[in-house]
Amino acid sequence: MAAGDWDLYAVVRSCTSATNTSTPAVSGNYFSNGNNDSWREDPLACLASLTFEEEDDPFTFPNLKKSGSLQDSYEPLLSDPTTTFISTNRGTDPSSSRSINGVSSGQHHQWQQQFIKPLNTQQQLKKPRKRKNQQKRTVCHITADNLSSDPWAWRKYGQKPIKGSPYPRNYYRCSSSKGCSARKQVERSNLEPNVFIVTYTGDHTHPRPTHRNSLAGSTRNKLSTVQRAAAPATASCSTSPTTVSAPEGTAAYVNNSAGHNGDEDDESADKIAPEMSPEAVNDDEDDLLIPDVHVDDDLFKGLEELVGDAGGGSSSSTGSGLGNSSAFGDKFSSWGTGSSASAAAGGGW
DNA sequence: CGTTTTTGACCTGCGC
DNA sequence: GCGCAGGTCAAAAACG
Repeated sequence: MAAGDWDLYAVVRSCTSATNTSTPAVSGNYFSNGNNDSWREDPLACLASLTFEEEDDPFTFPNLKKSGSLQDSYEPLLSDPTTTFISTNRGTDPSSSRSINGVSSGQHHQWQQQFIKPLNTQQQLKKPRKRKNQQKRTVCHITADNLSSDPWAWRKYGQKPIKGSPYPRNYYRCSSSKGCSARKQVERSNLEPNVFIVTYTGDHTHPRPTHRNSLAGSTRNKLSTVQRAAAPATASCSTSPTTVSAPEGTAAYVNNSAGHNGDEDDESADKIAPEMSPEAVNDDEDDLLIPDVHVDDDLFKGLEELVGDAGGGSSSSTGSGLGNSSAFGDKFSSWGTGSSASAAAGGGW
């Protein structure tokens, strides 16, 4: 049951917080309508807002401006190898489309340069089955490092084991606004455990929240702790349950990246490695790499504190409402191990 | 008290 | 038309 949980937040957030290199910046304005700057400041924003439309605009977020902003915003990110965005129109299977970034640390460099392209979903992702939902969706491959950086507040509404993947897929919906149709799917790449596949669907109908609505119920420390114990894999990551948050896991994520989770984690990584090679990537083709995300120093500080706690294990996320700390790590870890079991066991799900 | 997470059940799309 | 798999809903539980 609980095995496979981990937060999007964490995932997304990682993008920002995780950045080792770091440049802090986030403060809160992801969604500055039309403000390119915001993106620069916070890479996460990119993630959050990045949406590629099937045909037309790559950016569906209402507030965001299309073209110009994208590139601008991405530029900073482009330098970061860890994150990859794939725009898909229809049914893409995240899992099938593999991005490269997450790959083992050593390989990042190669790819970075090579794969910054837009991706054609259908071509790249060949799936036996088409997606039911052929909405515009943005697929983003994020390494554990970057996993958590999403300015938006997401609420988990479902989890399901995915056939062919040991890891369950988590479904999140934007909780910032009731009417918001934005959704997010987070899935761990079976091939590359270090890589998380985040698929964004729908547009946000509201500006990016600076703070979470409420922390209540957001974090379940107990679980996380438990899960942690159980879960090895990305254990280093910190988890934060819910919503958004702060950059908690900076440190944790860093560890992952640094630690080369992939190696540790899995076998699959090894297997995958070949696939991940640039060539493979080419096949898939268009992946956008989004590089480092920058975070505010303040955030980092805050995170560090959080992380510190998180490292301990149970702290909950509080801070700015945004910050969750270790949720991801915990959850991820759970995925790594328990998830498969749980997923399967869950059955229902 | 309000929000989120968990999780079984249900619904829908797709392939055969 | 049937079965499978993915995606969503909703009730209960948990957390701050």
